[in-house]
Amino acid sequence: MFFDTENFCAKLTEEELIALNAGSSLVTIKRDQAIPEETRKHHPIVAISSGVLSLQHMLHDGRKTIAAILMRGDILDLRSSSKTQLGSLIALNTVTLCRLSPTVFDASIANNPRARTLAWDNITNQTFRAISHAADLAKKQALEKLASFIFEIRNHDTRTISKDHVQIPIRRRDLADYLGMQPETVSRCFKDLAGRGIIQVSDLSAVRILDAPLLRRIANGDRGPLKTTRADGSCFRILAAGA
Amino acid sequence: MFFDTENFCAKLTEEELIALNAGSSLVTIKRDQAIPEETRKHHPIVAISSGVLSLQHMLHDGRKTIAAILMRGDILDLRSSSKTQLGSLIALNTVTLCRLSPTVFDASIANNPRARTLAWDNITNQTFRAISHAADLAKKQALEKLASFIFEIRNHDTRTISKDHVQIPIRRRDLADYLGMQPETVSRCFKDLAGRGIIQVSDLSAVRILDAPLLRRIANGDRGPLKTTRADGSCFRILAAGA
DNA sequence: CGGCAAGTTGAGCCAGGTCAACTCCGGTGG
DNA sequence: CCACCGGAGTTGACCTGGCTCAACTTGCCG
Repeated sequence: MFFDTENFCAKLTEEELIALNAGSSLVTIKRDQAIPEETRKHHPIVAISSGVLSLQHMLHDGRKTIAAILMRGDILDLRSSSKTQLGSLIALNTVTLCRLSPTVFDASIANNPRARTLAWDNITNQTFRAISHAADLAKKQALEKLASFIFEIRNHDTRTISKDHVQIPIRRRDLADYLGMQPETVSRCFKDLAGRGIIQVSDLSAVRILDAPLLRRIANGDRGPLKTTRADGSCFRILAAGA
Repeated sequence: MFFDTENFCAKLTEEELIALNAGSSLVTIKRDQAIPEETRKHHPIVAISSGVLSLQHMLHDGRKTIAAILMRGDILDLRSSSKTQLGSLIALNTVTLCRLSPTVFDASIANNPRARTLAWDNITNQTFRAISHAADLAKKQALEKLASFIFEIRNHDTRTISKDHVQIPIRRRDLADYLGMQPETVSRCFKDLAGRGIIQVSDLSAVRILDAPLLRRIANGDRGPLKTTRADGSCFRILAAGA
């Protein structure tokens, strides 16, 4: 309900789909592959059918940042971003893209209210997600960022089977680049949360939330009433009291 | 050229403006005032005519984050964000808002191609700006973030008189909250840049860029060829060589 | 089963957060 | 006109969360 996860392509009318087929195409991109500049030029509008696409910035001295992750249903309009140093679009796992012809896209937006609403809702939500992510990065600590991320993933795909079971679709290293931290720190934070019994990490890509309220509080930066030096680990105990 | 800074309201057709006047209004908000929840409910769509509006998150233990700043021309559609914990909308200086009736807005988007394009371009650019800001926050150091911010402000308003003279429209403390750092650190970074002759800070709100290329390199995280401990300040000298 | 990438663990260190004192500046009233 | 005040900004000293580097373990694919 957060937003419609249906693919934009799937919402077009029949005649639009016919026009679409003329100027568009479905492509698959494997992990670590980028959408080539050439493709971006000829198909500046893409909708993601499956997989996770990342928007990466390279800091020229090697530091890599994943500025945003795009998932099923997200629409990317790269027309106005030619001048902006947007960065590279790199697949974090196998990604299926629906490449749209600008002409067809614009026509759909103009004439098909469902398509228009869908596109507008998606782009609006992308903005809010990006803003929310920026807020996470700005002032939160590592543990809080990770907690936020778990909820972000959980909320993103409404088709999630269980509310407690979150499927992490990307590697640890990519997660680190997305959250602005180091893989080592990500690892330590997972261990910390698991050690407190807040989450359970079975597989590297599978997390089960055991104490959602507490995880939420951590994500919201509620460090509990105390900020004192936990010489005796009292901070842990108080935080874990909600379990 | 980055995007049209014209106000959305100004691009409507005459009849749309008439309809607009029926259900919308222009309001002024003074610094530190929030857009009340009540207003957000009845006028979920606003366009900014002047001033700087911020979207703030409060981390419940006092840490404040400015997740995004909205300026002249930006459109905010809050309809889909009711569930999302969006945060508060707080003016960073005197803000003039054009409150739009959703009905009129949707009709304009549907029927007025200019309005549609304008709105779409704006929201798209907001997304890219937010993503870019997230990238800044993720891996950049304090000095690099500040350098980025100076360019962000310069690029935002194309009406800027001089390319070298940047008007910083917000207080230092707000700047700190936006960049995810402390006011003290912001102060130190300004001093550092000024000390190296890269910028000149006359007024608290006026910055003159003296060495744009070098500032750009700093913003892009190019720390120069060396990352060595600058026991002798050699790092400074090499970075300053471009001046 | 071998080889390599991904992830984890540990030890040490530094950028920037924190706290406290100080300066600066605009507004206000005597 | 100046003394006073309060909020914003600055400066300095100290401290810590997370980065760094290196060694180790795990998991995946041929």
